[in-house]
Amino acid sequence: MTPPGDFAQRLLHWRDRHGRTDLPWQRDRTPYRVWVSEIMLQQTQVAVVIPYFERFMARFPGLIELAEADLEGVLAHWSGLGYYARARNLHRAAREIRDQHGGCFPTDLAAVQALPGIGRSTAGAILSLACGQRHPILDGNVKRVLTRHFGIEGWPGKSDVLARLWGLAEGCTPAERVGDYNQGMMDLGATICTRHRPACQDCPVGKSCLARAQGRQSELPAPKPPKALPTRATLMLAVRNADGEILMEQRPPTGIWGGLWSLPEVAAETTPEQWCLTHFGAKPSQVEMLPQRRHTFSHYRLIIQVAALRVETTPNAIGERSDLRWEPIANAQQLGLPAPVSRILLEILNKSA
DNA sequence: AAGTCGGGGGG
DNA sequence: CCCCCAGACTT
Repeated sequence: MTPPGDFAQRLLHWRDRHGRTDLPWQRDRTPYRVWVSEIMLQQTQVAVVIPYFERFMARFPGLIELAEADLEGVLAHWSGLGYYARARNLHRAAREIRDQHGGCFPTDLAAVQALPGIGRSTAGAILSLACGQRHPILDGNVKRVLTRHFGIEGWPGKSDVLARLWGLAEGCTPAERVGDYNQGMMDLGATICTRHRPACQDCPVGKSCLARAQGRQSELPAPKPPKALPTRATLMLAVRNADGEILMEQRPPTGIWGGLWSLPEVAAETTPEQWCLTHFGAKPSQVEMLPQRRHTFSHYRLIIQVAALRVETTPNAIGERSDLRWEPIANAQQLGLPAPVSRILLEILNKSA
């Protein structure tokens, strides 16, 4: 299982000719920019990240601006990207760096990995890409390249398989040009050693690839063992008043959509009329049940039922609850919204216009 | 070791 | 419809 001695050299030579050099975070490769890009790119495809990265950098050009910002604004710039704990951790880490590292991004691997939201692979990526330090990375691209090249069996999410992959990643990493090597491995996985129909004839390390030799490219890496998705249901209330405002509710800081603004949710057994009686002391003047919609997460399927309500009175409890707010419908898109809620509000806005 | 945490791309 | 993507964190 020892890597061929010229593995890294072949990869570096290929990257010099065919690697990606025009991605936004590849110009002005400061630790801050590389860090933000690596966090956004966790479990998220490059093409999706690019516009988010540009908007984020325009608003938070440096670490200090991010640390000084409030979490709400950071979440608003993350809205639609998913995995919102990434944004919360990014914001927390920026303040840690400001307060405990003198505002300078740490250059010690253990110190970087100790920051919230940064694990071993992301720490290695930042320090190799931005600082040239010799650390391996193990993202989805590298896992795919290594499992195929060395014929590693088993799902890479299993700890023993993962440990073997880290050993291979370490063993393949060259002493020089580590940033280019790591970037080259990701380039290779993204453009040649793709999930479907890899372009093995163009691969710089194809001659020593075990999966290619055995024609097993489609079998490696082994897929995640399937499990049945549970289904949950929720009833969201789109409560509008006579001033063209809609009632928004901020979600708890942790859990699904943590810290984002959403629509008030009630248990599926509760009727909108009951909810209005409790919160407004009066029944709604209109109730319209919108068509059900479904939203699928990695671990469950959510059936969303929206009740569109109109009320003529002011809720008697809103003054005591900072997590409830009347918002002009047209302004709601400026808040940090979950993607399905954003679509619901756009639909309501279009229908009323 | 398994579960939690989003949303979209592409087959 | 499906699985996967520049993973990390909690239990």
